[in-house]
Amino acid sequence: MASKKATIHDIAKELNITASTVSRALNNNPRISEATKKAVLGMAKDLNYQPNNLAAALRKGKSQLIGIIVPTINRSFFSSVIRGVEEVANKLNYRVIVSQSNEDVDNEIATLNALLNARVDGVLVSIGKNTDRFEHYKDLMERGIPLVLFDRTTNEVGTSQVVIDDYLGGYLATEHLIKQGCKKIVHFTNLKQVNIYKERYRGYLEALRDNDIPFDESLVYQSDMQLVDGRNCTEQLLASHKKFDAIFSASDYAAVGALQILKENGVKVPEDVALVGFSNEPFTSFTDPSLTTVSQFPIEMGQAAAESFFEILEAKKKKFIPQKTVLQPELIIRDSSLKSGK
Amino acid sequence: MASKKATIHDIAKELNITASTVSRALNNNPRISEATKKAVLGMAKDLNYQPNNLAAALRKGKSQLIGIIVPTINRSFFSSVIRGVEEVANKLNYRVIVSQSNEDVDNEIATLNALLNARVDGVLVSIGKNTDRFEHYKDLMERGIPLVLFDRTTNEVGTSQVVIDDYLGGYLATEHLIKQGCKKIVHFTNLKQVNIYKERYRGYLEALRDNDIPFDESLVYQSDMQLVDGRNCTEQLLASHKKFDAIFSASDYAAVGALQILKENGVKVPEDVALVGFSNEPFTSFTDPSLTTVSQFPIEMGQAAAESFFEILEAKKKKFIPQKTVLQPELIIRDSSLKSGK
DNA sequence: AATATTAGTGCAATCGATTACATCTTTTTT
DNA sequence: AAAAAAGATGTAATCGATTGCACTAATATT
Repeated sequence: MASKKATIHDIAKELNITASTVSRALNNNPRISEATKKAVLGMAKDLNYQPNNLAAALRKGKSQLIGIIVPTINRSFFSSVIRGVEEVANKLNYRVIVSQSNEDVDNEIATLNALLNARVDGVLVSIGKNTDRFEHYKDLMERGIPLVLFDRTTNEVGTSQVVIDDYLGGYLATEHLIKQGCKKIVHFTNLKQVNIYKERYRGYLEALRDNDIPFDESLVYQSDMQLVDGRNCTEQLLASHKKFDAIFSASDYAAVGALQILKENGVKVPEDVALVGFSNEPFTSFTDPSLTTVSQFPIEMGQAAAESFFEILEAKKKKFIPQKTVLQPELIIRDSSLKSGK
Repeated sequence: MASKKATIHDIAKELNITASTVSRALNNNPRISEATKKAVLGMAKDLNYQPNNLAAALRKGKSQLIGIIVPTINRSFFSSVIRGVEEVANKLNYRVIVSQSNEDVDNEIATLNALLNARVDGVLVSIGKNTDRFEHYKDLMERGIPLVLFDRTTNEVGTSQVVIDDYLGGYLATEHLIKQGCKKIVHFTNLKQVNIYKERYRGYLEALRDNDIPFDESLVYQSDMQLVDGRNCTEQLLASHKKFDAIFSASDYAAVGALQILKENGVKVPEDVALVGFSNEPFTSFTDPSLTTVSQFPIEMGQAAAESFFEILEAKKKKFIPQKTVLQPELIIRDSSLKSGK
């Protein structure tokens, strides 16, 4: 039974036809008679034929593979995006190769090259936090390899992007806090290359302005936005003895860090300090109090990114104008910010 | 600049040598002179040569790709396993293709075939919860394609497996509850094909026996073990008016569901009912109270699975005896089970 | 009935890298 | 100095599927 893998040549030999006819039959080419197609399909099944995509890919110059680069895969947001990409890609008979950059530029470049050597038909990337060089992406563009940036994007590379309206997210979060009566709203952010935090910050500023709340720069804390950073910033904040009645953290992780320190210091959330995070990480509904946050619809983002990718792929021959897809975020109001509700 | 991609033939032409020499030089073949190697490497860089792995894969019959099938990628446990696999695989110059079965057998088979068509060199799989057919995996074995099962495994297929000692995990969790003084310990489980829950259940039973606590079958609840199932089971449990002082849920999700219902009904955790979950999902440290659970070391599991895979690959020529790697779980004690501590 | 179409297949080159075998130099051995 | 060995490179087939072009036979057109 376990003879070597069958090829189209084996099928051809059995049926006394040529491999080209078999190939056409398998691809449902209209120039092949129904009878032959039936025979080929039957024999393919009999011989347990499995097409060798490598060979086809080599010949056609298309591997049916998409590369994805994310900073880390085991973060709910990113793995959900990947899930979304996969759903769309698989339907179109594409497979997804996943790679992690670990927030390191050199790693990002190395991993990108590895994907290219594997001959992926294109790449979807969420840029590392510390990435400050973009030549490798510009190269891609020049070589005509489809590239879509999502979430952590940059405008330095003229390609399609999929983001949520981070500005709006920041605005909604801040506005919500203001409506809860907060006036001294601390903001945790990270104003590096990547756009997302800048945008959330912009939303924060705008909401303050629209509501005539004076902006106090000393209430803005910059960090790496991990849980530990949230802890550190909050400790500094408390130590500074500044007055504040809310924290809008542009990351859920930092928000949880803040929550921990606040609780440890007997500061009541939301009574003393209202708290809002960003991303709707799964754990945010399980904290005590549950964390108000902004949903980024990661699965939808993945789907949109994949669709964007296939648009580039299809438009390939003609000139293609990069699209920027902006998804609407949604404020998820939970207990950590509800001063009035309780 | 953006001429067509350079091949070894282009390099050969430039240097007035043949492609075979270039190929050997690039592969650091000892039969090629140092001078030629240097020249080839230099020209490769000049021409911005990127090897076409597809062509090499076709010729060598090895794609340097590993397929992974998980029920769903956006679950911390699975994405962390994938992370572990990737770390090991990338070091050995392999790439990882990720696919999801969505807990559906047919999907699992389809996705497996897709991976095989992409000519992966082997497959790592965590079996879907409802999978009750294993022919597709047996086929793989017969065809000599390396297969490693992890976490959700079965003994029906004679291949290498990587699991944690679920029995021990179940035992540790139950024993811990007993030490906290609990005597009527409810167990949430799912006794289907897949081994893991059976093993945890066995640990539960054994711990009871070793501590002379009578086993009460009516305290065992079976479900799909999602959050909602945990809620349902707990509601039933409360409605039944059975006496119980602890719940050991073989899933963190169901445990959180239980926690929610208990709190909603004014049952205090851990005072009235101690609670232990399983998996150490990230959210377990953020619940109120924080959830005692069992860590499965998913990244380590991924690394072990990858190593197991490469062992099979290397031993390919000789006969290979499937290995079962058993990782030790660790009980993470948090507040939800600490009656004494507080 | 002669010519033009159309349907259905075959031929052979091709994608890019690898590799068994052959060939040609040099160098070493005796 | 002739024979043997080692060193360096070339030749050509190969992996499996695809596809432009050619070809035959059957059908349609005038």
